[in-house]
Amino acid sequence: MKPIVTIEPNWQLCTDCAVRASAVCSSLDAVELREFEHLGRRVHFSSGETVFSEEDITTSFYNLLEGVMRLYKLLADGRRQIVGFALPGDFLGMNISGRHNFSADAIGAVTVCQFAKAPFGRFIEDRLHLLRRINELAIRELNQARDHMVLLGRRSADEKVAAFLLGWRERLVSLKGASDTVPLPMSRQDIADYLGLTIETVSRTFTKLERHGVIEIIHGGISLLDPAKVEALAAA
Amino acid sequence: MKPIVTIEPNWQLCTDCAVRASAVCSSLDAVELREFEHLGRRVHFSSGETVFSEEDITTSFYNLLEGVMRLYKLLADGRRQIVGFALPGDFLGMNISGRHNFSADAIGAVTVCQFAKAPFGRFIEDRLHLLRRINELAIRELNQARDHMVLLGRRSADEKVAAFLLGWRERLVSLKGASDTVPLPMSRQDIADYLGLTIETVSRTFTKLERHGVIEIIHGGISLLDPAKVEALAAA
DNA sequence: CTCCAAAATTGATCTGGGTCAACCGGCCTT
DNA sequence: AAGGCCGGTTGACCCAGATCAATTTTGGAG
Repeated sequence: MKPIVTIEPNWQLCTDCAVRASAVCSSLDAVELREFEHLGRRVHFSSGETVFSEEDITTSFYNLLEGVMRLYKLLADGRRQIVGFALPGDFLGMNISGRHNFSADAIGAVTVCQFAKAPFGRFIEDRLHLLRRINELAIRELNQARDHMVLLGRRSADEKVAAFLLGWRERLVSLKGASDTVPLPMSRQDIADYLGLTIETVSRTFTKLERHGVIEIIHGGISLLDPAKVEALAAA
Repeated sequence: MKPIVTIEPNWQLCTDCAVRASAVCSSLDAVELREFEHLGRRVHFSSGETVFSEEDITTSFYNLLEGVMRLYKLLADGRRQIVGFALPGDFLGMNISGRHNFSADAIGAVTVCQFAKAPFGRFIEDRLHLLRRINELAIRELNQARDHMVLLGRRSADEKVAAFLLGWRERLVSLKGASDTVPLPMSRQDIADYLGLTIETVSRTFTKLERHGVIEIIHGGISLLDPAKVEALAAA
């Protein structure tokens, strides 16, 4: 009996790509896109799988197409700091040392557009606009990183959680449109490791916010009942 | 009577520049350097002066030539997070929003090479190698930022201080050569705001390290008596 | 030199968030 | 439907580091 298998072509049209407008490739014209199409290869990862690990030699770059990823660094004794969550359109893997400087896991099912390092490097070589785009993304990330330093170093647990909810919602808004229902695909532990807190503190803060009628904890996320109040708590 | 004034020319030869090899300009050839020379202008700042402030519209980029700067962000209530210290060779001011995303003060006397935004942007426009160099610097900074997130979110006070001393020494090594005497031009408050601690905790940790014979607190810095012990404390 | 202000140190006490531990509930497997 | 597991919540207690409060030291300015 013939097995039932879904055949995924090695590549698909960039023109149909969901992240076409936001990702690195937004800087490419129609002609370049045709060539670029053959460079990338769609790859799926299931929940919890590691896409690449810190200190691994970089063999590929990744353009996240679908799903969410956690980007993190581990200390020798197992302490973990999540340095960011990746969403569709995010470009991962750039570094100068030739090794990844953080690890990346799939949170839920994930699809990436994977580029082998060498051909991608060759393609980029003389394309000023693509390099500019990558530079722009790097600078944007640098800003986010600095904002997150402020959060980690100088904000209270309440402020951290409130700022996280708003920031996460904001990113989803620009992806799927505005909503006061905020899906949280990541675990409480992930949130804790992102905010420099413990899982218990995150949980307690959530319930505190719920008791105060500011949010409602729903299955797989939260609902922002009083966004203004959350903003006040985040105290910019 | 003729006043005694030191006349500083608007520009000096890049070829003589102290940071020629390490800074952005390391990517330029001899011909480009001649043109580049006329773009930058040496400017001096004295201790404590602010070179640019967060949210200011970006009118210039800066290449730090001499001295040390603190780069920081403030919360509305005055809490401060220092996101980094700049040393000679560091390039400051890149952003995509058109506004600076952190403030920068001189720690002690500082000399910068200042570039007006527009002409610099024009110069960079079609110079792939310069853009690549800037990109490289951005990615390097991004790594540092992520490392610092781990420190802020997941390390104890002792680890933070030990890691800071080692990291700072490391940067000075690549600038002035190896030494176990580590000058600390920044105040205790600066160190505290960099590490997400209070001034008292930094001070106490220093004295604790000194009591244990690991460092010696000297005028304007510390001396690493037992670098191996400090590395053990920093616990990578 | 003396005086003053700012920076740093030190001590005493407090507390936000961590730690430890019990428990709950959804969901998968048998 | 029973059992078990895993993620999340809740409670009791603790402690690293913050806060509050004096000193002490340092560095100019006169």
